[in-house]
Amino acid sequence: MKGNREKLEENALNAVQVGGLKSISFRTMAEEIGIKSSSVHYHFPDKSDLARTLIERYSEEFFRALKDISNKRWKLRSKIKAFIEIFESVAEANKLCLCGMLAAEVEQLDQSNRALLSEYFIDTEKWIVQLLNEHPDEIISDISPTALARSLLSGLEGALLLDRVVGDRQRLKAQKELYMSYFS
Amino acid sequence: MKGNREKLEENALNAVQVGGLKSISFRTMAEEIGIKSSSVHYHFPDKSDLARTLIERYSEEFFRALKDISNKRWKLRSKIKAFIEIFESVAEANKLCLCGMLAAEVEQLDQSNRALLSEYFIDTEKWIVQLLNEHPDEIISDISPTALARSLLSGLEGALLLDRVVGDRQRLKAQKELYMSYFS
DNA sequence: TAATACCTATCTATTGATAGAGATTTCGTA
DNA sequence: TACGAAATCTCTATCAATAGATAGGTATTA
Repeated sequence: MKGNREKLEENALNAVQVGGLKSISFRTMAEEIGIKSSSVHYHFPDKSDLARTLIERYSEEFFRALKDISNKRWKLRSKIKAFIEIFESVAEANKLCLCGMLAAEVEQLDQSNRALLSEYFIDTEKWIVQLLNEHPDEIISDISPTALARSLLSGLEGALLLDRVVGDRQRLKAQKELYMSYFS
Repeated sequence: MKGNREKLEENALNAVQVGGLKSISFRTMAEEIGIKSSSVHYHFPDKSDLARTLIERYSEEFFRALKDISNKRWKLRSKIKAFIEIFESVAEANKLCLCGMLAAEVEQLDQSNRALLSEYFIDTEKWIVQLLNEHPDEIISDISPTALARSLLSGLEGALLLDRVVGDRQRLKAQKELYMSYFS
């Protein structure tokens, strides 16, 4: 069975992806699983600690998924498609990427959490660049892999943000259309 | 000289673009210009009213700038460049687009403000589509104007978000490079 | 006098955080 | 195996700070 710490993490991760770090409180977290707020502080001394835990947990899972994609024996376009589909599954839950959401709240984060956020974006871009470099002959473009990686990631983060407000998936779809046209 | 209402709006707009709607309070707004929080409520009955004012103010100014671009006798690529440069000037101030920031906080907004946000994004996309349709011969791409407009806007919003965290302008630069390659 | 714009004073709710006391479980050692 | 200490987890109770919001009074100006 699932421990309370595990439940707290899962609920908080979801809630932050929906409403941001400022939208949750130790009390609401506690009430959702039927304990007291002081018990939540036992697991997460303060909000900074909670944020760190969530970023690390989210990043771990995310990069594990990226590794799974890299390891496949697929064409580049299939790998990029699988990458984009990670974001589509986030959109289906009416959420943002955790790090995209926290990026909006970056002014409320301490330096160490800002560094973790930055790392998440940089490492994701690096992963894309490496992917592109492994399939140089499947790229139909003069744009540098780095620029392609950077615009792809920020494009997907932005699409999540806007689609949720507009209430459709048109921007993610557009990004998919646009970036798939770069690969044979 | 500037009235207090004007000062409040300007300060709040800036503060929200930096830290989000939940980062400001009626008290902090009041203190910044040396009045009491109850006086702020005189101008803005509640936070929803304040948010509406800010979105309307920001949208007005933004679409005025877009109109100025449309009216120029420029090539398409110059107009797109000018459009992207609006976002660059936002990035220089270490801010987000107001509507991009509020998009992250959309769960905390009421229906009417959500509608205003959605309108901002949709209308901006429409403006880009119209621009593209006015210069069909200057587009080097098979991608539909609509998809191009949607991915450009969400790409720029995402770039603002990520660049601020990473602490450079590389994603905006990448978006610029990528999208400029679509126009002759 | 009526509208505008600000004030004092106050309320209720929520928040992050802490101290210190139980309860339960784990585990090394007699 | 039994015992006691230590670790783990939760509780009650309570702070101080911050928040949005309102009632009713005051000053200034049209």
